[in-house]
Amino acid sequence: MTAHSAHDGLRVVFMGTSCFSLTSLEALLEAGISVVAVYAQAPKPAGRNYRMQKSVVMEFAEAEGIPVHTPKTLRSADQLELFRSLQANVAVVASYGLIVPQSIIDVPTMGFINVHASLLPRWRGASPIRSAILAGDAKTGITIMRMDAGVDTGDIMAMQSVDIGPKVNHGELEKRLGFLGAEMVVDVLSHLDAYVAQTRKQSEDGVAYAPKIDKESCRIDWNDSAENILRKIMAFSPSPGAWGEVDGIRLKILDAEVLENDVAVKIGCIADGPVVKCRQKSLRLTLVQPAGKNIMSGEDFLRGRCRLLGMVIK
RNA sequence: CGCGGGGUAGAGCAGUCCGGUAGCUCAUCAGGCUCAUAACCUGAAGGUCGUUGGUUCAAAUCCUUCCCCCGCAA
Repeated sequence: MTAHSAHDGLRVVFMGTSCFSLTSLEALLEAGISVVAVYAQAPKPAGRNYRMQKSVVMEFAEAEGIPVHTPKTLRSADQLELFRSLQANVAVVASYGLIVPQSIIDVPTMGFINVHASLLPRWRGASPIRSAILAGDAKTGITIMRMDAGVDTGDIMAMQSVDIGPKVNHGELEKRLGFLGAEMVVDVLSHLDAYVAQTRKQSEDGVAYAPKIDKESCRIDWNDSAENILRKIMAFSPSPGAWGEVDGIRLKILDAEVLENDVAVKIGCIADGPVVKCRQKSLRLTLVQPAGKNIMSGEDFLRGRCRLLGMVIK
């Protein structure tokens, strides 16, 4: 590290909450960039017994001794005042989860920079990675943009794509994109003037919004092709997990493989393997988790539960 | 005090209600069969039944203490 890096003099405020954002925060610190404050979503009661849980970003920032702010909203005069007092000249946002009002965006001289996990304008919104997998996209990537008041509508500073492998799950892809985003955001901050100069507007074509996911959208409809179901499994693996219900128990399916040769049973019916018949082709369940149990292989799952053979997953 | 499931051999489970020899399916090892095999046959090894205390002639099982894992919900 040279004594006078290109990012000398930057005072960065970081805003993020998830593991995806944490990777970027870590990279900023590692690059010697001065992060003067961190914003993360407020701890909320979560998990068993409703214990208050801090986000990973908050935990990390506290451990690093960086001041952490966890407002429930940024739309207040107090928050604007607080943000001004930080005297940041640039802010980095990565899957923060709160809307940043224009009044705050206007504060830093170099503006707000957002790390988004898709090839914008495709998959603006909250779950870009899942959406890309669900749609069967061949590739996705990271876009670094100048944030504006819209949802992921800002001008693009940098973009890099990665291939979505034939069988990559959300967890793996998120991790990969997290590293790429971290690398890119460090590079952008290190050569800010150059990136600002090449900023361009988003295309009007190919706009797509990533829908919010809920429990029911994670449920598997076996009356679909094996390929589509597999995408769904991958998009929700390892968390929250695509699921079905057999014999009164909830079963998450975390990994599977398409079998070309059809098994001659009803749709949704479990055959040895375990193999489940879909509308087209079949799926062999390779990694599952019954409610209340640990994650196990499909074979293990069936081992002590032979009675499930021939039953239908709903 | 949010609701609920679970901890029994390396793995997945049954047995618990109603106390009485520790079981099943796999994996492992040995032998056999086979041109051959992840197939088949025979046999073996492998458990302080999560922990503490109690009840009992006798506890995986009933009562009790604590620990750990997980699903839902948020």
